Formats: sequence, C-alpha cells, structure tokens
Amino acid sequence: MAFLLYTQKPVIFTPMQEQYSPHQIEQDAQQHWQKTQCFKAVEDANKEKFYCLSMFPYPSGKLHMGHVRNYTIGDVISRFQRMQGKNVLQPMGWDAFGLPAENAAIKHKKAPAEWTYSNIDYMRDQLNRLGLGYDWSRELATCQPEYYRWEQWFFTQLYEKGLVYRKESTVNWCPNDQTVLANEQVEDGLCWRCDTAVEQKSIPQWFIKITDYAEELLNDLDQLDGWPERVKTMQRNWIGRSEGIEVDFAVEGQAPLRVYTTRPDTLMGVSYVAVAAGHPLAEQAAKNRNDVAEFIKDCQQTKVAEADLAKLEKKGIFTGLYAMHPISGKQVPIWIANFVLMGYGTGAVMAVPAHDERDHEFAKKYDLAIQQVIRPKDDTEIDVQESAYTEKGLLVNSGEFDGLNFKKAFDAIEQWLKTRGLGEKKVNYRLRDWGLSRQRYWGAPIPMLTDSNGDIQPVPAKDLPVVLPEDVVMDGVSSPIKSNPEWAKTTFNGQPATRETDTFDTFMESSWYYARYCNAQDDTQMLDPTKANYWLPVDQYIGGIEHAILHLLYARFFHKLLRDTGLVSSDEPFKRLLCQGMVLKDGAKMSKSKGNTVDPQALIDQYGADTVRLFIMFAAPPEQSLEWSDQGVEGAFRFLKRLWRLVFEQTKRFSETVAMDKARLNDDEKALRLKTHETLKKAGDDIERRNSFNTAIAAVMELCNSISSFDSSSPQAKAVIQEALEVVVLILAPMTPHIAHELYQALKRDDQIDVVHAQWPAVDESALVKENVTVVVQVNGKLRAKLEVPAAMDKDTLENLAKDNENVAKFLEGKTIRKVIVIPQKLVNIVAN
RNA sequence: GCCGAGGUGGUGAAAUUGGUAGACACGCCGGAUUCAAAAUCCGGUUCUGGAAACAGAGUGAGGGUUCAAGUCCCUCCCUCGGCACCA
Repeated sequence: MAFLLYTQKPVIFTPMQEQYSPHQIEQDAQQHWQKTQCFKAVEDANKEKFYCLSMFPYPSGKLHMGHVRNYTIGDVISRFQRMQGKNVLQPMGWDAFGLPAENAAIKHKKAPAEWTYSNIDYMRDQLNRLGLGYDWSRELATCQPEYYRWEQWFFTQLYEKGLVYRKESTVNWCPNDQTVLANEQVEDGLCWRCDTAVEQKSIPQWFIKITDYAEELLNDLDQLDGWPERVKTMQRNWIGRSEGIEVDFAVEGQAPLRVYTTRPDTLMGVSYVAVAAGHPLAEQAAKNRNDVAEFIKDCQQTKVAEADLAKLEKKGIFTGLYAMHPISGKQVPIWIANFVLMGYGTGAVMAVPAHDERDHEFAKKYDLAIQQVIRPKDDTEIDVQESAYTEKGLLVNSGEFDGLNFKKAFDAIEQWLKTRGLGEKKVNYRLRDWGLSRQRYWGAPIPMLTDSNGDIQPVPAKDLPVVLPEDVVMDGVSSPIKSNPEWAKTTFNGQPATRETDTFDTFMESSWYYARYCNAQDDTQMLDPTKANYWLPVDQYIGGIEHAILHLLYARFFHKLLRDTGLVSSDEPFKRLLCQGMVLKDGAKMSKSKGNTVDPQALIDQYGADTVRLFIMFAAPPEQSLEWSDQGVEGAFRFLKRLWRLVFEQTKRFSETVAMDKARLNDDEKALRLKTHETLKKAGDDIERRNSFNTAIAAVMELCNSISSFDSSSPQAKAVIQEALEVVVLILAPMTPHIAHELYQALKRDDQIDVVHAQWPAVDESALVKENVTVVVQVNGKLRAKLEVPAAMDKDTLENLAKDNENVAKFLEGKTIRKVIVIPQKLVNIVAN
C-alpha cells in the first residue's frame, strides 16, 4: 500500500493568478498541445471515430473573418466530440491552385508558387494562434505534385473507362489579348485588362460525364439526413430532372429538327420553333443571309455566364426556313432566338405562345400566331391573346386528343409519335457535363498528349506526374506553359509527342481532398482503402453556403467515382453538413473591395484568441450571417474576465469546501443545482444536435449570473458552486479552449490535468425535478395572469384556480365561458364572449 | 430571369413540437466606488398612456386557418447567396 502511494504521481498545483492574462495562458496552452501532440489522429478500430472537416482555405495571404468563423465552428465540434469519447480527426490543408495567385504574381512580380507557399506559411501560423486543434501531420497543398499526381492518375483511369471526352465548347475570348478570360475577368462585357469587347469562342475542351451519375446524385440526396434541406433542394433543382418527349420536325432538304418538350400536351399549339445561335440549322441559314449571320454574331457578343444570358432582351430572327409539324403536317417557321441554349436539351425548342410566358412574349414581339390548345378544368374564361395560360388543363383544338388531361395527352401523343418513328419519351437533366479544361497556368496540367500519329493519348502512369514548372515569369496574358513551346515537348512510346497545355478546373482538387487526408503522406497510392474506409464518410463538414451547389455536387460525384474504382466503400462523402453564413460589417459582406474588413490578427493581439472565438460563436447562429461588432468583442472579453474572477474566488475558498451531500441542500442550493444541470442538458443538446452555439453560450452566461448572485457562505454552497463552475468550464472548453485549460487545472487543483481529454459531464436527472411551475392564464388568447403552482396539479384544479384569479375574473365579468383549454404545467386559455 | 435563404426593440439576437414575444449580450439612462478617469459592481431599458397597478399596440406589408400564429397557408415588398471559367 505504501509502495503504491509512493509511486503515484504527486499532485502539483500552482495557485491561480488574480488577473486574466490571455496572451500568457494562450501561449502556455498552445505549447502544451504542441508538446503532447494531442490532436494527432491514429486509426483505432476499437474506438468510435469522428471525422470533422472544415472547407480548406485558398491561401490568399492572411486569414479573414470568414475563415475564423468557419474554423472556429469546426474546432468547437471537434473538441466537443473528443469530450464525448470519440476518436477525432480534424485535418487542414490548402486549396492552393487558382486565379488570384496569377494576378498576385503579375502585380508583385513573384512566381505564383512562391507567393502561394509564403501565404501558406503565414496562414498556418495564424490558425495555430487561434488555438485550432489540427492534425498537421496530414497537411496537404493541392499545388504539390505529391497531391495532384494522383488526380492526374485518376483522370487517366476515368479516360480508360470512357468517362472523359473532348468536345468543342465556348469560352470568353478577348480578341485583343488573344486570350481566354474567366467570367470574373469580364466586366460589363469588356476585358478587364484592355476594355475590348469580349466574344464567345469555341475551342476543344475536356469533359467528364457527371450526367452519367445524374440519377444517382439526385436519388442519394434522400439519404443525406444530416444536410440542410435548402442545400438538397438547390442540388435537386440544379440537377433538374424532367420527363418529356423528343419530337422530330421534318425540314426539307435537311436532317429532321429534334426538339425536347416537357409539355407534349401543347404540341398542337406550336406556332414556330426556335433554335440556338450555335445550332447547325442556324449556321445553315446564315450562309445565304447576311442579317442572320449578323444576328448570330450579335448573340456571341456576350459573356458565357447563364445569368447574363437570362438578363438579355429576348431577341430572334426568322431563318427563312420552315419545319413540318409532326402531327398536323402544317409548316411552322424556324426562328433563331438568343434565349435558347445550345448546351441544354437539343438546342432547339418548340414554341407554344398560348401556354408559355416566354413564347408568348416572343410571339407578341414578332407577331407570331397564338393558338389555344389547353382550357382550364374549371371552365374559367381565359384569353390567350392577352396572356399565356401555363397551368395544366384539358386539350382543345387538338383533333383526336381533345378533352384529354395532361397525363393522358402526354401518353397518347407520345404513343402517336412513337408508332410513326417521330418521337419518344425522354428523361432530361438540366445538369451538364463538367468542363474541366482551363487555359490558365496555375493549375494541375491535364495529363494528355498528342502522339506522332496525331492521336490523343493519356499520359502513361509511369510518366506521372506531369509537373507544372514553378519557376516562371508571368507576362499577364498567356500561360507560361503555353508561351514556352519547349514545355509541351515530350515522348510517347519512344516517339515525339505534344502535351496538353490546359490545366484542370480547381474544383478537381477540392473534389477529393477530404479523402486524401486519410493517407496524405502516402506516395505509393492515391488512397489507402483501409484507412479511407475507417475515417470516411466525413461525419461533419463545415463551409460557406456559397458552395451549396458546385463544390458539394462535384465532391459527391467524385466520391461515387472513387467508389466505382474500388477506393472507398461508402456512397456519399459527407454525412452532416453545416453551411455557415457570411461575416458582415455595416450590413455588407466584409471584403477588401468594400474596405470594411476587420483583421482577425489585430483582435487576437488585443484580446486573445478565446475572446475572438467566443464572440464569433455567440454573435449569431452559425447558419446566419454575422454582423461584426467591436463592442460585442469587448463584451465577450468582459465575460471571460468575470468567469476568471468567479473561479479565482472559488479557489480562495478551497480550504472550506466539503464534498456535496445532495440530501442536505437548502432550497437555494437546490435551485442552483437545477440551473447547473438544466444548463448542462441544454448546452449539450444545443451543440450536438442543433449546432446552436450562441444559445449554449447564453445559457452558460445565465448560469454564471446565477453563481455570481448566489450566497456562498455555507460549506454546502461552496460544493454546489464548485460543481456549477466545473460545468461552466467544461461547456466552454470547446469554444474557449485556452482559458478552459487553465481554469480546469485551477478548479481541479492539478497542473497535470488536461481539459482536452476531459469527459463531458453527465446530467444528474434527480437535480432536474421541479416542484413548482409557472402556468399562464389567457382570456381569449390574451395573457391575464401567471400562476405559480405545484407541477403535479391536475387539470380541474388548475382550471378553477385560473377562474378564481382576480384579474382573470375581471375579464370574464358579464361573459359566458364557451370553452376552456388546459395544458398542465403550461397554460389555461378561457374562451368567453 | 431562374433556384435558394432571410426580414423580430436603439443594435446582434432568443422563442427547439402552434402555447408567456424580446432570454443572453451590446448600447443607452440612473446609481455605487474613485480626487478624477479607466476598470468593476448594482438598478432600469419594445412602443404609447399611466406615479403605479395595469391597459392598448407590436415580429417587412396585406389577407386567411386556429381557442391560440414570429411559427402554418395565400398574395406582395425588400435584402442576401448561387447560376456551371472567383474560390
């Protein structure tokens, strides 16, 4: 026995400082975490894992408030889950390829790589100073060949599987600079460098068949219970599944004109057909007609963004050609319209002005026929010459199809066309295949080449990675790997060959990084299935709502590609998703261009990281936008100082503190225990289930207010306060980890104890039992009294007590009671008139 | 234009399942402490009327459902996010 006592670690305890000095304690805590390597994650099949991931940053220079918010949320969840006993993985890396590095390179006359790597070093240090608990041994940067080589390899695998193809596609083209522009580089239709009007140009580009997975990407949204409904809705609409038919309109001397429609019931009301400016028929018409050629050129004088196209005034031109209606045999004019998109459906639409608003507008403008073929089911009078009737109804003026409803007409017309080989049912998606080619330098080279026979070949695995040279000079116009012809020279099967000089869309890198963290330093394979299947799927993913569609859809798609290659076994990459709102100042998004940014670093220097973290978690719920307030930060700091003082005062009472005897507590002591355990229960639920950190903090503040105003003179009172303060510190530990590290040691009187590994405390249900409750009494729904009654009071007693209340009786005077609603422990509503 | 979200005191917000609107915090007002200031502590603070008790109004606008609506339904207004080459 004596031997055992002798070998026990002696408890060392340093008395607490009276003043809260954030910089000292934050430095100490961060050094402690560094020394103990407590955030390093190791696979352990016996422990439940929790993979918490925040969207990795673009290394733009220094952290902004949006980053601080994103990463604080992730860190709170990670630390909370660790306190629940989970084996937590929280990695961090860098989405390092992209356009801003090229712009900075031109501006600062520095190579993009150099600029990027120095930003990464600076930002990594900032993340550490925020006290974020990352496993840095898994750090990755997407611009490193060790990362993108696997992406190149995977791309060649997809090519072999037939999921990759090349086709002509339009880009923004500056005719003066002779270069391709990103949408961002087009300002009011002009090149941002030289103000030349931007044109659309068609060039060959690589595509990946995301449409092959459209159905699965749509259906699997149903299994994502942990995703916000709004994000799933946006993805559903983006994929845009529709059921319709494809119909052929015969054109004399030409191939039939195929159109897609979701309203075949209106087929008999077609008065013209419209094709996109890029449609073969449009090009055909332009050969003999200068005005048509002019119109097509005009349609190309715009940016390729859909929003810009949608805002255009609807314009069209008659081609001089006619198509034959497949059922009536009548000739309908073929128009070219600027609102028809070549990339969607067949690039041609049938127009039914009577039952489509856009067609109606167009028909009015160009004086085209408007023929009603649908009437309302309820026989309401309508005038289709005046406005389009777009509801589904019953067919009229449609010959043998008259009287049919939408569903029956759809089937009957489809059948009619099908038996004559003129059309058939078709499921269509709004989703388009993913264009991967970028004509920019700072990206992963697309691993393809043209061999000596002129055939296109994937770069063989043994020749990967195709390394992007980092030591380059940017001239501001052309990509260095395009302007240096030497770079493209290579060999294939011993013969000279030419490399592809386009690079990948940066969404490629961000579509699989979450999986690479599982074996980030592995130079033998893309993913290690054993490790990947231990950690994946990500349990909680956190990032901005602006990524709701593109990034999250591409990542989901990539995960399915990885699965079908046998690298992972799950169907979806992210189990739960939290989309945090923006950080605003004076009602506008914080941005350099608006000049309303607040530098996180200055605030950390002034108040410490805990204050910044606490403010940002308290100021708004995570999914809402957050209005920045310097005074709010001051308030968070004030709260931490008050908390420090509360704990300090308690440490001065240690010698008088006895163990708690629950049976001997007085009413006030019971009330504080009730508050303590109510707070614990609420905070746990708020953090884990609701991601409602702001209300968890508000609850802790309330508990601190109760502790402050509590009479601490009796020995039992000190035990109750001790319990309450331990709960406060443990609830705050995920949010303000540094002060919690220090205060937990002070409360436990042990310099060795580490709050990072503390267990989340258990709620004592016996402390939650309430003897009395407040019941609200309403007369006709208006509040007239509040009653303090025993919780167990039955309905009848409650009703009678309510009626006897003086103020209630006053409002019932001269009235007859019609109905009384009694909800025990809550409310009595007396309906009277 | 299309898709999605949001609108509550002077400000950020809370109200979790239709059941006390405004918890918590900021700011402001008053007080204590101080030679003074900072810091700290105590009290008040939706609006209108009232000394108060209390009453009336009130969650972007208008309508509806319900004993009861910030919450559900319809119409409209405003702000924000995305729209495929910003990330």
